[in-house]
Amino acid sequence: MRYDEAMQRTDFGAMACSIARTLDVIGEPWSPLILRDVWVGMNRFEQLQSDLGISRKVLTERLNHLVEHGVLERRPYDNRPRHEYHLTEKGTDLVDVLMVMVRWGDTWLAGEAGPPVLYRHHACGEISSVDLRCSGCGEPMHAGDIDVLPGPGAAA
Amino acid sequence: MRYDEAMQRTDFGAMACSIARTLDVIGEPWSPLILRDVWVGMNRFEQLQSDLGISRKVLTERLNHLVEHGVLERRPYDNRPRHEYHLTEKGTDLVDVLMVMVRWGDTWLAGEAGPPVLYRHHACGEISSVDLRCSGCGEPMHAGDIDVLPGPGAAA
DNA sequence: TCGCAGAGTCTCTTCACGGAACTCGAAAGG
DNA sequence: CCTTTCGAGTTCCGTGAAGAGACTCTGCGA
Repeated sequence: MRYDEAMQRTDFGAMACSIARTLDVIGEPWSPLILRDVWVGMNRFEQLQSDLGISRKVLTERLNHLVEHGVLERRPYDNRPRHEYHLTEKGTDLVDVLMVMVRWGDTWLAGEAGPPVLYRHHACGEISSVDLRCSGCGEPMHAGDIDVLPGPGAAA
Repeated sequence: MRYDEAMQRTDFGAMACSIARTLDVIGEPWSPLILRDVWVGMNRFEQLQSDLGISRKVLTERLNHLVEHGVLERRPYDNRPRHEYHLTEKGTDLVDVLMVMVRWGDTWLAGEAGPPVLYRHHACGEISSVDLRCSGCGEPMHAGDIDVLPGPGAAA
């Protein structure tokens, strides 16, 4: 088993589980927050570092890890060794996970003060939040609404 | 700033961000996988330990943390010091996050073998996956479809 | 040529994870 | 009645990762 240099210890990437594999990419501390910041337009190392208060060493490690996994891309600017980080398509897709985290945090952890941020949906112009629906029939789809069956990529 | 005993280092829970607060609850290594296992019916300590291959010490810490945060509840059984862990309503709601992780992992990381598990939706009986929709208008809602605005609980 | 700013590297300390052995309490078994 | 078993942790130790901050390197701009 090959060990990636940035890993907690156990190799989640090798497990036959999409949750574990996803955690292998963004399961380390700070990674989701880095993604959030890049999403809302913080694209440079210094911005990220000072906004998050993360150690420069760890930020470097996380950015490299995310770039290696194709979630972020490093783009030069200004004709000198300057880079910006941007979401790839794969990374943009990952923001879905963040949006659902936001919903849960807003619902269960925000308390009196209310949610720290609001989302305005372009299509309808309303302040709203995300909702999980079945990609087939369009009805709500949550933990209790499904059966989990072994798929083609199941472990032996 | 009070430090919880089970924490990476930086106190995500104190940040004015629902992602960070959510990470404070399930951001530690293994927590999402523990949730997954409890969700699919692994409710006892020994089951979880042997299924995940997690250290018993860490499993104890995680379970306590999740119980403290009201995501799991500890239920006695068998009239002796035996416990089972079950999802609370708050915890069941968190599974939404896992379902979206699964979708991303299935799409981007599953490779040739295909997804390790499949979901059958009770409402329609079809094998399908989750889709993010606007809770207002019902149209798709992803990273690029929204504006992010400061909310009532924003930082000073 | 000096200084500066962005983007990292290096080093050191502290703490958390992994692994394995040990404990504890209730029932079952001889 | 004494011992074993089993579930559910607890304790201990060694290593590796996070945090903090100082240092480096590169190319421009004054």
